[in-house]
Amino acid sequence: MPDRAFPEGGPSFSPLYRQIKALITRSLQAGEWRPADAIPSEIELAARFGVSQGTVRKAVDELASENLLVRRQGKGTFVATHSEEKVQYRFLRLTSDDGKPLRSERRFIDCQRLRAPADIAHPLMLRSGAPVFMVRRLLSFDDRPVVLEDIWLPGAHFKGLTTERLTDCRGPLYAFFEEEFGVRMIRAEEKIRAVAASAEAAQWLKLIQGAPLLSAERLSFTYDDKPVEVRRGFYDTSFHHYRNTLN
Amino acid sequence: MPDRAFPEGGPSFSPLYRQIKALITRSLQAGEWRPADAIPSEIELAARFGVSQGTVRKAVDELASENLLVRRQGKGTFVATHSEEKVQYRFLRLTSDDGKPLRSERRFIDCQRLRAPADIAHPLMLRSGAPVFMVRRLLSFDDRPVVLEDIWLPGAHFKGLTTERLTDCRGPLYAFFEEEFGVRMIRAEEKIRAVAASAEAAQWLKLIQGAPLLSAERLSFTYDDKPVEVRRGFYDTSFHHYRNTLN
DNA sequence: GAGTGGTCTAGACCACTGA
DNA sequence: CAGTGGTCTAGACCACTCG
Repeated sequence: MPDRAFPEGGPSFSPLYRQIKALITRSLQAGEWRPADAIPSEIELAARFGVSQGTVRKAVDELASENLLVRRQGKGTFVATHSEEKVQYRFLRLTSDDGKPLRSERRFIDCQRLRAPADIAHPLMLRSGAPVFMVRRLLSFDDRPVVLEDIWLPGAHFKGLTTERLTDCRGPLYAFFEEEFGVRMIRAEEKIRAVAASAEAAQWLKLIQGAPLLSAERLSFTYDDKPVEVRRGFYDTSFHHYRNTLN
Repeated sequence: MPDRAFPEGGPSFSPLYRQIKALITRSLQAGEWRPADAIPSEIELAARFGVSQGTVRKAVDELASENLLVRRQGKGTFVATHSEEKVQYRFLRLTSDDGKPLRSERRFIDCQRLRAPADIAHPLMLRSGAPVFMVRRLLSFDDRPVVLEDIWLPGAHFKGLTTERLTDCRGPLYAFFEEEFGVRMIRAEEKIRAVAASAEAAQWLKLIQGAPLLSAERLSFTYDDKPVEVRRGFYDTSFHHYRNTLN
């Protein structure tokens, strides 16, 4: 049975279900259950942790609402995965103006191993000059180039990444990262701006230089809010828009 | 005790707590409890609806997570209001690049009663030509004009709206709408693009024509997902950005 | 101390899945 | 049919607020 003690400076009270939640998260992080696997049933977990089913339930509820677990009535609770998502692009909020589904195509332009410039190293919590991978790719929707993005990944977690392996990858990129490198993206933060297209961006997106582009700078996190990806994307919003819901 | 029957085509099963939730929502909508008021305690609600406290709790939990109610331990559960929010702009996701708080100032440029053009009437579910109010305003942060927006409101719900009344209003605009017109904004959807500044927008925002601007088209909803506001904003993102969190 | 929301339990039963 | 998650109950106790 977990202890209710808390460290100096922490919250004044940590309910049991949060401690259970932390234990389950630790098992997820440690890979005790693989992506897409079923985790033990609520009754089993309750026995294992020495608490009631209701307490386990509340812990699992929160993890499910954070998209770390997926509940399926009658079947069990499963470790979430990027592989079997309905949407190809989990974090890309771009939609066609006419609402039709996007027939998408992607092309990897480049993949290099280099030393992190300061403005990449800093958000990734690396030292300047640390090894990183830089992937550049172009997404086209209905044969129109729409998204040009640079993806920066810490070298330590993505050893052996090459353009070839990226090109061979079929499903979502995040599923590839999850399977090949054991890095699971949980959540992300974006900063969005309007900018004028550089000569290079204009060329790839088949626009004139200076055309307005949406700039999205994304920082993605894995367990423990550890940053593991920086993305800098330019979106041509002539026929598409970035959608958002405010609550 | 509510009935579990469900209408043709609805979900195959409607749990009790969702029916309770619907009943509470109806009372909120009907104004049985005013904004910022405390609603009855969980025990009272349980007695009133003839269910257990746990069932009421689950209903209230969902309403709190949708920002319709606010729970305060030891005090009670309160009807959410736009008046006492920490943030001045509930739905404006604009942040200064340096992260410092924004000293903001707003100026109402115009307020007219006119007939809705088709592209405004349609999202508001009005007929083309229906009376609407159009409010134009300019927001400045640290003495720099950053946001120019047109706000469109259905005439039927905002009778008597004038520039004067808007200028006199101190707190958030949505608090003003809530208090003066009984229209409470619950959630919103936005479509975001990069566009080139028009001559008019450039003038207000002190930019050159053609400068890249973020365009945000917002549709806000009140109870029952009824649309009651269209906003078209242009944001100068030279020193600010639109932030978003992806889950 | 009384009243509120917050946690935890134990047990019953329901809805759904798949063998 | 057994096993899973989902709902609902009744009751106990805890944490917090305020008079």
